[in-house]
Amino acid sequence: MIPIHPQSARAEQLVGRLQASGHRLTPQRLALVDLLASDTSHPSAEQVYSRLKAQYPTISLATVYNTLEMLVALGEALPLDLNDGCTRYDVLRPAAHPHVICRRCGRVADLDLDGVDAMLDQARAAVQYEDLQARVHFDGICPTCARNPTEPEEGSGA
Amino acid sequence: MIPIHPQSARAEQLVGRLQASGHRLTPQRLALVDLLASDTSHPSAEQVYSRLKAQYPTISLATVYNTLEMLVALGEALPLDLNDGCTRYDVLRPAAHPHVICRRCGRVADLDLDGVDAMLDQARAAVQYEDLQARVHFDGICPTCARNPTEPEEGSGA
DNA sequence: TTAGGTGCAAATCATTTGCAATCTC
DNA sequence: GAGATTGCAAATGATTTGCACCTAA
Repeated sequence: MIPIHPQSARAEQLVGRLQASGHRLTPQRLALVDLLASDTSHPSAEQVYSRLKAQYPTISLATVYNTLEMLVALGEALPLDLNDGCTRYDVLRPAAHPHVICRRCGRVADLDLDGVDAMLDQARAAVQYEDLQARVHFDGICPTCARNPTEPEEGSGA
Repeated sequence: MIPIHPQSARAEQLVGRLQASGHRLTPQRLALVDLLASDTSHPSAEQVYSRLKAQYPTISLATVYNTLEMLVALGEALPLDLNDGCTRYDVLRPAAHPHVICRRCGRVADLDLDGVDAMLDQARAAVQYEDLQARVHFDGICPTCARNPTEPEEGSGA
């Protein structure tokens, strides 16, 4: 009843990283990694938790937070603070990159802008901080929400 | 015993904005505005609260949050989410601009980079969001903390 | 076997809210 | 005097922690 095999290449990679760093591979953890590796929606811990409860009714939020924290510590998950009240996680592209969040429905999308590196270089030249990192995100009203003013697209991608 | 007059031009401006929008000018509120208008350290609500308690021992955090929220609603204060666990407020430069935060001591400084507008233009061209805004901040180890590895500069600017 | 993992519940921490007393206008 | 504001305390919501039980290696 328990899948013992990662469902995707990225999931397999994550499982390998976890095990290489001395962590155990439990069924819940495998399910969590499989979920994250196939989820492009930048889910929050709460969202991961409620999706996982379908397969593992006894799983707890603490386990979800623990595992996410492991992945972040390994550099395999990127925590996103997009000012929407909770931390979201990007496991598919763990290197920092810009995101866009819709202020109405909360949907988060990736974005690639070549202006970011130039700006980081400017900042490094302007201040003498060590290990300076850039955090860039954008917020606005997504096309779907703009089209449906009365019915925000809650949950469709958040 | 209660100063009835704003202590600076910016404080006077803020008082005017608050009154023009139908809010009352209470002693606590005047003291809060005076404090914010003379504070370049991007303080958090908690920091504003503890500094204000010296003058108004009975003031409550709720009052601080209420007044900050008013100023934000009026566009006279910029809330900053710099991933350090609390919201900081910039009352001196309420238009969005980049900030640098030290990961060790928490000190926040302003930064001006002409690359930001270019990047925002790129983002607006890349996605069709309405009212797209950029949020940019940097984090690293400030020169002072880098110089004193054993004794982080807690509280010096946070 | 055994150290790490799990799940529950309780603890934290920032922020918000309910409400009666208070104060500005 | 009317209605906004205050301050306390309790509520909220995200995240963390303590701890006894469990389980992968």
